[in-house]
Amino acid sequence: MPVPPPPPDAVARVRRFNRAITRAVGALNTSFLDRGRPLGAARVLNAIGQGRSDLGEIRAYLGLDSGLMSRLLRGLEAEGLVATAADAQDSRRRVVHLTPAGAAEFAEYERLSDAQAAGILATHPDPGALLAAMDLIGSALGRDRTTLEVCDPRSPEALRCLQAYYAELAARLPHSFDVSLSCDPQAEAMMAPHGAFIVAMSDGLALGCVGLKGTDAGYAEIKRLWVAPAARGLGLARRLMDGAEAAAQGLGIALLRLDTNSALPEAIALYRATGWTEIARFNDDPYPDVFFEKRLAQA
Amino acid sequence: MPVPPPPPDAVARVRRFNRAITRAVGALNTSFLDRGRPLGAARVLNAIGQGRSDLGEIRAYLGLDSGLMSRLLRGLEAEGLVATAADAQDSRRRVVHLTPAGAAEFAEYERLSDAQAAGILATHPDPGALLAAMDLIGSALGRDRTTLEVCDPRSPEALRCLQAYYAELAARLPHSFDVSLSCDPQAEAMMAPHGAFIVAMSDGLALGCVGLKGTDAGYAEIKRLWVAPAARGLGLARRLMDGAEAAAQGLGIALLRLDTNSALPEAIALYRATGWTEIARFNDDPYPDVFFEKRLAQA
DNA sequence: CATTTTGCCTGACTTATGTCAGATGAATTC
DNA sequence: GAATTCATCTGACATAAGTCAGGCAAAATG
Repeated sequence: MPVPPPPPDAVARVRRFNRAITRAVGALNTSFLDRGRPLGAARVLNAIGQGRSDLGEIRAYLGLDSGLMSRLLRGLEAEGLVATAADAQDSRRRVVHLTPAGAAEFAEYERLSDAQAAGILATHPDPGALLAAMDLIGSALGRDRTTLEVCDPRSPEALRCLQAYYAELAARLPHSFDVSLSCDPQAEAMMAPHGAFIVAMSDGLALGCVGLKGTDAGYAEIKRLWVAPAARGLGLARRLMDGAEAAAQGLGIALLRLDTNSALPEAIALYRATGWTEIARFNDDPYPDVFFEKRLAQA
Repeated sequence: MPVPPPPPDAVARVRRFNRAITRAVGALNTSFLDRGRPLGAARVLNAIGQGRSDLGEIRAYLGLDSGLMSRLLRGLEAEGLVATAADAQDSRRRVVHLTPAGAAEFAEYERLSDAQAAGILATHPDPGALLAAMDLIGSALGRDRTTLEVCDPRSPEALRCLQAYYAELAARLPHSFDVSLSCDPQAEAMMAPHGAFIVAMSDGLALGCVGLKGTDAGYAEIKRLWVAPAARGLGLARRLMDGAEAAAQGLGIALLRLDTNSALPEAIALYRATGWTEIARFNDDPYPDVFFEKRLAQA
């Protein structure tokens, strides 16, 4: 794709954006202080509320020193918001959980955050455009924090991706697209031990997916490769494909195949660039018209 | 305009954006710390570098306590970066300026900021889309910090607005638009004491403009009302018009007129809603086809 | 079993930031 | 010209946040 050169005021505009968000983040933080707790303690409480229970994990996530972490935790314990216990498997480790009072306090922080988010949207004339802009920037900034996660293809994140994937296929393929026609595999074929379904998560938002569907014909198929428009060009499709290949190797699969459509040139270019070779039609699905194969090195 | 309802995951997406930018701001701040100075001192240095010299003004801008401000300033003085002196008019006040060493240090911070901004742009596949998203979000977040400023219509900010204004007219008007044809007034007519040119500034970016052009026919004309696409729907056009009216009253002008084109329905709706009455054609400019007038209360 | 490693805790310390009550000296007001 | 107001400075505190050196007990390693 031809990338237009950035306009002369580009750097000034980015810096203006930086100033604006620095202020917004400051406002966000001070609003958290209204609950009478220092920011560090509030962050720990929120990490626990999000389901993180392993102390070391929380420390790594928040980037805290073990001494500081210990003290913050003790403060929350003194407030009666959290309780700690030794890990059942390894009693050097400690696990933390919210007490009922802590859960209530966490809910209060969540309410605050939600209200702030809703407030930003409510005062804007075009929330859809604002959200799209936020997704784009969030994806760009959170690029190296985007993680691949194996999950159930029927999970909410997976369904969000698949829905967007089908909507896009319908818009881009010349003939109208009907999901039920395209031989839709059962979810089990895309879960261990037959296959896998991988979602790219960025700060809680699913940005892309790929399915590895096991067959009983000596190969597995790559299906449903999709990347959110806001995250395109960031190399996510390649990461997803790498993840799918690694999953296949982990399952002892030696041969991969996929079918695609010539109306999706970006996808085809990616396959060609990553070691796939074009082969003859291997199924009678009416929609695909290009077919690829890749042999994997044994794990 | 019909506004589509926000999607069900809207709040989650805003919160994801918040998380992403909170991290980005943190990274930004820690990078400033690499110059071995606490953030507070760096902020004061930057405020001075931006041309603020009055101590009280800097304190208000940064929201600092007078004691803290004093100490930070003393630290910068000890480093040899700034020098203070009593104000010439009022020797209770103090004015600050950068020493050569301070100017060099400030330039270094600027270089850092520019490099970071350029870095974000450079790694993105579509810098134009990223900038548009940043402008949109910056405008939404900086909404209540957008200020109206009277300036020379030949200043860089004004020219940026006017250029965008003409480009848009060319795109929206049915016949091709040529600036030189539309009787282009001299800049003097849009400056005191004849008129005014007002620019809406948001964190250093010009988001809109309006010109008040004095004539010798007993009225002044509103010209070149423009709002950046990223800032539309936020009520900026109305604020600019209010500003122009206030400027007119300040200049003792009692009658305002304007011409516009029926291809710009948003503008026409605004005029109707703010006390303007449609009148007969009052000039022979070929482009406009709708004409308005408004009588002002005497200041 | 002895040694080392690991995960967490504690105490002692530092730095950054913020707050508050005067002190100081220069305008301003009466 | 005395009293008041104002802008800034100083000293005395307070709190948040972070660092570092050990300490302790459980787990892993030999």
